[in-house]
Amino acid sequence: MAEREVDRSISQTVKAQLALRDQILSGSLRPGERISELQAVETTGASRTPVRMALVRLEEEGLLEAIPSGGFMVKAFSERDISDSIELRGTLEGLAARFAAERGVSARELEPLKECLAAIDELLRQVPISVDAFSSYVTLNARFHAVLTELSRSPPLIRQIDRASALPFASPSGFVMAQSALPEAQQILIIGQEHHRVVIDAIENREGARAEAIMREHARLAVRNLRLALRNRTHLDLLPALALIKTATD
Amino acid sequence: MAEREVDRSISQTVKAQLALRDQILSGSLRPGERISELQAVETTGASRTPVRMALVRLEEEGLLEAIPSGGFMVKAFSERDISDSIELRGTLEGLAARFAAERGVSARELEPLKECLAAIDELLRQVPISVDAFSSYVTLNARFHAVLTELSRSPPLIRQIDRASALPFASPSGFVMAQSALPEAQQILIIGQEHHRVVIDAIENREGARAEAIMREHARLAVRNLRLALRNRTHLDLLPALALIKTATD
DNA sequence: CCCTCCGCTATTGTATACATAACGCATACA
DNA sequence: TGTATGCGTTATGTATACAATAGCGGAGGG
Repeated sequence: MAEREVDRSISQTVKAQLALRDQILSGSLRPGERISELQAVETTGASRTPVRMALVRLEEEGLLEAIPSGGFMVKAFSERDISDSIELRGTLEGLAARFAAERGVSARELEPLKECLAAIDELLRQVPISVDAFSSYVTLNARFHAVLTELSRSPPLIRQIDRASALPFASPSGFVMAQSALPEAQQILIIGQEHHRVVIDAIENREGARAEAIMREHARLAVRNLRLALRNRTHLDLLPALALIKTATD
Repeated sequence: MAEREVDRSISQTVKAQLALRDQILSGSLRPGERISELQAVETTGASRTPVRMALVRLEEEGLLEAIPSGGFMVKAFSERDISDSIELRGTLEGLAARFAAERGVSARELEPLKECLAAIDELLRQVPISVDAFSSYVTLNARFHAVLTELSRSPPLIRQIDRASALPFASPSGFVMAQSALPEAQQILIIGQEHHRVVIDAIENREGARAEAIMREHARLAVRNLRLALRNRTHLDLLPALALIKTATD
């Protein structure tokens, strides 16, 4: 064991957690595979205590599963797990949108949302959309969803949505990327943008039910498109996290 | 430090987690209070490593909050946090009911649900309900909700509902007890039972939307009643977990 | 008398040593 | 030859020692 070089700029626990998550999401650790603490100690550079804390956090996050006899393994997901997770998040975001609408949101608070909307409109003007623009789209879309979630002003709900987004394929970025594998990707993006426009309008007019309904529809569409995308296995290597997690279960 | 008497029948981590949760829920540790690891080591009988693992798990569970400068404190909840948590769980259970209805559930799988229903009917025949019967009601009601959740057959959803129920006031038992503080408790229980009856019927007839709607209504009613119950502070000492968590925030 | 700075103490973060249980392999017996 | 048992190795669970930091109190200066 060479002298441990400690990076004191960041907690060892967080460092280990990030490193392990990266290994899982990048596929270095296959689903179903048992994670060896000792090996994790070597690859992350932290010692066993922080590594164990990171493992516990990743288990709570849903990326790992505790093995009854001890230790942890990388969790494996079925196709239905994935679509359920997306629908779940859509339901929660629907509730967030309803809360935002019912509780009232000032014009000023709605501003960031409208900025995202306008920026995405700008991007979609390109036909077909470039790779760079698509990448910007992914970022802006994630931001839109995050801001919308915050507008619910409900810490318990925000917390739960964050948890639901922890699984990479259930995060806004994740399923947008899945949809991009489809030939009609551009059309899908435009429809999604329409949903965004409606939800803002519904919140502005305090129509809680409408705001909720559109977010759920947004998610249901994503699930449908994901199903289609999973048929086109050829494009699936575009989606790092999704493809890796999924392929192991079948 | 006296010789540590180790109970080898259960993992030290689990033991510490149970002990700490009990301390939080019983009010030995007040909301907002910093939890001292050393003190936790003394009261739980485990050493620092398992205690720390337990603290991390309790944080993920939502009972604790990490302090930026290090350590953990007992989380404090506002009245709105509580009602949002209940509505959140109702929404998730609504989704579970819809999944159950849409995906089809055999008569045999519905049996345990109907048994709960019948048992509760039996209990409610008493007017007014006795303390013992009410206690049985709480158990049966919790079972009803648990079975219904399972019927969704969606691991990600079940997991999320479990997390949402981790907060004591958001668990089925928790809010039933809150409602019991109201004078019209008996009437409320009867209405709740009616909801249970409807959701079973909806699932049997594969009416997803109806199944979902009734569960959400069920939760909304609970929220309304909770609000009323919180006005009657006099009865609040009946609800250990709720009263303790709540009182600290105002 | 108040404010500031320095140092001490107490508590958390990290590392590692020790105990224990599980898994695998080999050998012996049926 | 197959199965069962026992031993050895390895990995996890637990305990504790060590390090570093944050908070607090006292003392000194303005």
